[in-house]
Amino acid sequence: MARILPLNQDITLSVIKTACSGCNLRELCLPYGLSLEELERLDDLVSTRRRIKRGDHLYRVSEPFDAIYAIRSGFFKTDVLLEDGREQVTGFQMAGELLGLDGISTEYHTCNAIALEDSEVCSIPFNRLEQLSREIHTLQHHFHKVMSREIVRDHGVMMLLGTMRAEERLATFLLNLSQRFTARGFSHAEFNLRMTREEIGSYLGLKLETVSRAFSRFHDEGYIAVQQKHIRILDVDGLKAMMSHRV
Amino acid sequence: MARILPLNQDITLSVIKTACSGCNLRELCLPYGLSLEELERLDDLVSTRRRIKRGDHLYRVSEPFDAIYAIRSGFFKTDVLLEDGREQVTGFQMAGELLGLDGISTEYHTCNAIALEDSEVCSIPFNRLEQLSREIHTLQHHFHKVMSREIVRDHGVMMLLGTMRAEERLATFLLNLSQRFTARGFSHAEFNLRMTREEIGSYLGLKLETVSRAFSRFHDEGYIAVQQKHIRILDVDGLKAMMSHRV
DNA sequence: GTTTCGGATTGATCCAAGTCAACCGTAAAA
DNA sequence: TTTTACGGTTGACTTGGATCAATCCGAAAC
Repeated sequence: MARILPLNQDITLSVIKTACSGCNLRELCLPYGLSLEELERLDDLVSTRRRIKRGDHLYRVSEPFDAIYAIRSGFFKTDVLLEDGREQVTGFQMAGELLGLDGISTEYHTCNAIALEDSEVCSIPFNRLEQLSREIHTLQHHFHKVMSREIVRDHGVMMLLGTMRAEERLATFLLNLSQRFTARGFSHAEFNLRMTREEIGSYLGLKLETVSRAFSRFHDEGYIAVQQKHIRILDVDGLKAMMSHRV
Repeated sequence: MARILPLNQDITLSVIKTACSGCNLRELCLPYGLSLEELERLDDLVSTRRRIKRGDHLYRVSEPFDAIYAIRSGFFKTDVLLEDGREQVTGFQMAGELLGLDGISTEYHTCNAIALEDSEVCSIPFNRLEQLSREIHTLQHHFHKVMSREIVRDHGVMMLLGTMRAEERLATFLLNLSQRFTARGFSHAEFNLRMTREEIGSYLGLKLETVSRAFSRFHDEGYIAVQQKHIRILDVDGLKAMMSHRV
């Protein structure tokens, strides 16, 4: 996937495709709402791409922060660690989503970002993003919305961790994944989990055995078909009922 | 609290005092790091003050968003509600902290902000803040840091809710409060809680009885003196040990 | 084709926190 | 001053999820 210099119209097109203006994720990602002219100015900034192999870190706690990352393809988890080794997965991120916002605050990263499959990200140097968003109002506003959306998402996770029972948590998680896959043009009903039961458990504040039992329960109830990491949702309403069924 | 036109030097001073440039919280709040000239431009924007009585809402879920709020004095909680009435307190906010960042994402508020004591906030119209931060780099960058800090704080809460035992949660909570009171020039060792045991419990993902028992335990161990809402921290190291003592 | 190994499942048991209930203390209302 | 009411404490008991442990399964390595 080496970058090819534009020699003729067709090849030019293929190069444009690797920039924001040609990226099919642009409506989910940072460029949302930008005009063509503005999009081209963003292209200049988002020039470097980085491949991350499954299991590798995109960044680690306490590394200096200087860029945020837009996921071009692949799947990530972010986590924070306690001194005694306890891990909390703070999120799973997929194509079009931004990583690294945690680093703005202290100029050091405060969580780890780890690829759960071979992935590709676009680096966005943060000082240049701030500069451009001083010039492009739409970009500025959209960036603020993205950060705010992350805060709102976090509130949802707090609600989940603070008040929901195990099966409600898992149902909420599955429906959220389904909805995000749908937004990316994939089946809402059938997908492969990229994370282990342990990672799901860490995210949901449960042990892996509890996650596994909840999967089995949903399977037995006929809400989903589970085969290891492959999930088929058979009864969305059943799951939705689980999501809110107190006791 | 009608605004008084400056007629002489003394009155001018008193007006300045009600603006950011004269506010003694400015180093904790939005104006952090601004030059005097920049500060004055921010003053124009942060002109309206609002008093909120104990128990009243500053804003509610689904109200249209158009401003963020800086707490001038007082104490707030923010919460989110599930359809069946379950409440999750997502944070407690004190002087110098910002409220309303959740609303940027959808242009509607997604949580409730409720005063836990008679309070006063400064309204900051958000479109004007964006405008000014396009002109003042320092303001833009600081605002981004504040949003990012909120995301990092949320990660800490997820860690607390996802991995810590009851007493670790309460110790973490008390030390966090203590640290924030210290930053505001109050005693680190002695303070009044503004929230009930139930609200603490909701924030920490515990029932009020469990919170009460944990307080009693800390009391019995000699870490703190508790008398209803009045707390005296007697042994910071003891509490810190609780914070990380697995089982 | 067989082995290996990490992840997933399932069962048996335990325990931290929830639930239910009684009672206490303090501050506001009468 | 007494009453009321709400928040807080404490005790007895229950329970959902953790823990411990034994397999199981499937993909990758041999």
